[in-house]
Amino acid sequence: MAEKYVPKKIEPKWQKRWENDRLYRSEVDWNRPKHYAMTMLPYPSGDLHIGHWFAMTPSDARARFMRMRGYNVMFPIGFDAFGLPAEQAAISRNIHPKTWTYNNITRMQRQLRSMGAMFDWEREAISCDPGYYRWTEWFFKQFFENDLAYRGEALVNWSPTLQTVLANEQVIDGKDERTGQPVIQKLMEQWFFRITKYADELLNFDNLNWPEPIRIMQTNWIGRSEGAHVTFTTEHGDPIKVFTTRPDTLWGATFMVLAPEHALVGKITTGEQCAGVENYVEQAARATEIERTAEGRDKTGVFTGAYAINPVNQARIPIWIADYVMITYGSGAIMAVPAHDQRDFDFALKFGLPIIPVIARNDGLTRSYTRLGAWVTDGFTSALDKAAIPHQVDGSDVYVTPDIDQVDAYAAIVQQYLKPGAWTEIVGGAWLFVFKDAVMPFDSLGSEQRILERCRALEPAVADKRTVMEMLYGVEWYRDALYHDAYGTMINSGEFTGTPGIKTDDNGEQQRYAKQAVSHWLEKQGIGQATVNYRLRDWLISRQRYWGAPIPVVFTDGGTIEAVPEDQLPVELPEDVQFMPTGQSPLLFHDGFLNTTASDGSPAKRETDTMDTFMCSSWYQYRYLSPDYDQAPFDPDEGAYWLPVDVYTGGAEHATLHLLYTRFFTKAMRDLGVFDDAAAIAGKNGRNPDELINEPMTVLRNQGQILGEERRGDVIEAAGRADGEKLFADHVKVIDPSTPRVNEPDRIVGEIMRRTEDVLRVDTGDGNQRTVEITSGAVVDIPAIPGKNDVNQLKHHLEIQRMSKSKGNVVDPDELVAQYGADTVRGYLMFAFDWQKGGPWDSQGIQGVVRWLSDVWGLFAEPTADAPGEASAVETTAVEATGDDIATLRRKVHQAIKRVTDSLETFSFNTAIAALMSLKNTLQTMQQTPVIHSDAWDEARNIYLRLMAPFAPHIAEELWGRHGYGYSVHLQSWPEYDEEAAAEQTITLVIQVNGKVRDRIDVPADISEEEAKKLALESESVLRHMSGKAPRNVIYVGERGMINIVV
RNA sequence: GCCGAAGUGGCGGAAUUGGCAGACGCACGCGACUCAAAAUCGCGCGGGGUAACACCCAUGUGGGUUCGACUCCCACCUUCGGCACCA
Repeated sequence: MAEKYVPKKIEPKWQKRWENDRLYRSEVDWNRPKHYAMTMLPYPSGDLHIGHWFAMTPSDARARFMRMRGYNVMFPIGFDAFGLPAEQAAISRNIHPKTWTYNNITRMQRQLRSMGAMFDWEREAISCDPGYYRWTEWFFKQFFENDLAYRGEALVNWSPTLQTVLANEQVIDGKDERTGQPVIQKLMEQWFFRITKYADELLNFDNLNWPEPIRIMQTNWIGRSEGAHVTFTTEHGDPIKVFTTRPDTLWGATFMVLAPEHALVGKITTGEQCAGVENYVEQAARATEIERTAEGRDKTGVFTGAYAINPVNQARIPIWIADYVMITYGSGAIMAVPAHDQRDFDFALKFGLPIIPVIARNDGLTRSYTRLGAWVTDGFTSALDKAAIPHQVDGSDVYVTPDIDQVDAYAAIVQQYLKPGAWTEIVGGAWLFVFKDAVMPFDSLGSEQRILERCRALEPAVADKRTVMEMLYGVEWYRDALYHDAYGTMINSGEFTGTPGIKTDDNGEQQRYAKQAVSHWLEKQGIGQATVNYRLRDWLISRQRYWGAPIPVVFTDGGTIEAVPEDQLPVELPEDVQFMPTGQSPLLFHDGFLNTTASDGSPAKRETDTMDTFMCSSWYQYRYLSPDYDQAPFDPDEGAYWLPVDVYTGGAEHATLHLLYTRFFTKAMRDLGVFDDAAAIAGKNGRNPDELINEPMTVLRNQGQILGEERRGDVIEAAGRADGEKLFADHVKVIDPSTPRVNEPDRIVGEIMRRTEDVLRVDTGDGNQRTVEITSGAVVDIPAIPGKNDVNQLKHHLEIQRMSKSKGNVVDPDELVAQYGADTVRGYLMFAFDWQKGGPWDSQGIQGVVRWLSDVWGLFAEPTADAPGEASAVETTAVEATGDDIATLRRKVHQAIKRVTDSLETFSFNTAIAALMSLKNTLQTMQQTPVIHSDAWDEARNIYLRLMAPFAPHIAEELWGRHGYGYSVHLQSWPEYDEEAAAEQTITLVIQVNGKVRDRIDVPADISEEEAKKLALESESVLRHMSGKAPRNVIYVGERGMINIVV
């Protein structure tokens, strides 16, 4: 027998040889097309995770595929090596961040090499190397000198736990996304990058092949909204600028709200409101983001005592402050239009502020309520019937829903039947109050007062209502007709009344007409102008940390800020630092670092903040081009050839962080001329330079996440002393899982769901969980584990969830490689999951890949001619292979080429491997036939190894060499697909009757339509199902080999 | 609440984008080999139904479009991800 497949014997050997031969070294070659493939660089946390393998090895397979297809492929690797964990290790374990980081990098380099990936290690970039962060600092300096970096005071997210600020993108639900610790709002001087300058350009994804969900997330994150700035004025002449997306609702602005932090708050607050306002402002400042949102929907706020004048109708409206208005968006002040904005509506209702509708409903929903006997006399409903006005009667309650054009007729009927001292109202599609002697429209602050006075006088039950809307809100049936936010026709809006909300223009496009019309008018009046606002805020890059790239500026004694001269870059991090238990940055206390001189020689202090690590990873794709280059961030000769990144792979969690930042970075670099030299060289070589410089990565694909495996907990029988719900067990035994569950006070049979030390939670199968505490002298008996057992050997249930050390569900790739070999681990990761989706790990499933590779090994390692083994079953020497067999073999091989190729193109690694397994099955069957003496057999095996080389590079190389094909399989070209060879000679014609399959017949592939139809109509089964009826229609789908007969 | 993705055998997943649902695997069952087990090999494997066919049901649920729907449209349910007073 031939030797067995032992990955350990071949994998390290080839890894060493490939590296020694610089097999994967990528060099500029203008005669070949380039392909820059890149996976997101890892953070050196200590050990490579199975997630890294899942991200990187399929990407490697695809890079290898592109290389075999003739591309000059660059597939680099590096480390995102600055960041907080290193500093936390320093504080808690007294290891220097640099030592910790480089130790981890060394370990991870070895682990990365065990993947057998085609990384070009000569391009490795490590962001905490001074040679790297020199250029990170250089970029800061360029940004600073070109007004893309600025120092500003802003309300920032401060983490008291980490003693640093965080970017908006790093704060989720008011908590730090990494530690889950709460974040508070704090006013601080910080460094910002002007990413908002590029907001509009970042919304443009033309020519980017990125997943739609990522584009949507970025679009939402940027949050562009079109509207207008309008300037209101206080009674005392202070202007208050507001932003609104609905200038068409201006006439409905019945109050204003300022953010508690708004600059004008102190100035306008009147004496008697002072105490309340100060109190509220202070409370708002103290609240963390969580508290602010945890309060839920209930609005809070206080009146300032001041009034503003609505510039469109001169209405005098109160000014409030409330924390639902944020200082960070727009101008930190709003005009409130409670009739058409949900938040303003809630606020107005709670605080009794007037609500005046100024936009007509699009759905026409109109309602009116009255009471028979109490408010209207008999005969009312028959009058409604006569006028065909829709209504429903429930006891004495009458619910009327008139059409818009019936409103006047309805009002007249109401008046006729109304009892003295009563009224009713019409809401929604029209706003009318019908009294015996008058019909009063509800259309302005003035009419609000008049209606309210009258109703209060008539009806004691509404005497305490502060507004008309509050009164109407008391009728539950009215509630959903009181507020809407549709783009309807303007009403109650002076000369604009009647302006339609939406108009279709000459191109058939729907335009928000009223909005535009009012915006124009505002501009002409000089009280406002059309504006665009963004949710996106400038990128805060300061971190009050040690382990990051220093911000290369100094503060002079004169109070100015100077960038460090280029020839003094990088500002290096001092290594002799003391870490504080408080978590404060040691740079604050390092005199040698702090004290320096300004350009004129006068004393100056260094900036002690360092840069957000997303800064380092925003440009690493450029550093990979030439990690040792010291004239510029990258060598323009390399950039001209390799840029941009063709395929970028990584996790979707970076949608609005890294991926937005790196796009911004590239655009900023372009505008600063950083790409000029490279672009010129590209142009000289006949490439369009624009391709290089607008976007960093052309194609983006996200892999999913590998989750922990589900595990059943041990089923135990526990007996002992019961104490209420709890059982103190002195005997615990692991038993067969199929044993029926028992839940008696002193005896339990069930599955261990959780275990904390010696306390178990046991699922007793009757919907209950009991607590079992194992007493100190208890006997623990686990039959499967010989010897004396203890509590720690009991297995508890594991649910499917993210892997983490604390949950005990981590899969260690090193162990898997030791057990199965890298090729198997690669193959399994690619085969078992939809790569873009991920899923829970399954430790059994890997057997499929183990068998695949050992079958392939058997198929090749076995010499065919004189094998005494399986092959001897066939009388091989005597018989010639038939032409049919050869054709079949070649057909299967070429069909596989197509399937593997198509799958790799679309990142469908699982179907690519399925195709390879399938072809392996065919080859195994064919191995039993004389076809093994044909050239076609040799060709098949040669192609097989080339097809599998991207997935399982080591075994492919080994078998390739053993077959005398030379070195290396990874220098071979991808097999050519021969369509003719792949074509089927016979096909199975599927015959349906009324869409249901009734027969299948084998026919020649080139059968004519007439012939196929004829055969179909002759089929016995088909005739039976047609039950004598004539076909009404026969649909023939030639390319699918299908006929549908409709009767 | 808003935005996005997904829902297919016991499990992971296929299905050329409207044309034979369940490829390729895992697990499982039966058989062979073995003293035995593992490994390996052969057969089976969505549910119902039948002696066996036939046939019926089946891609989260309910409708619709179509000769034909896992695929398209409408409504709903569930799970996961993102955002969350953004004026």
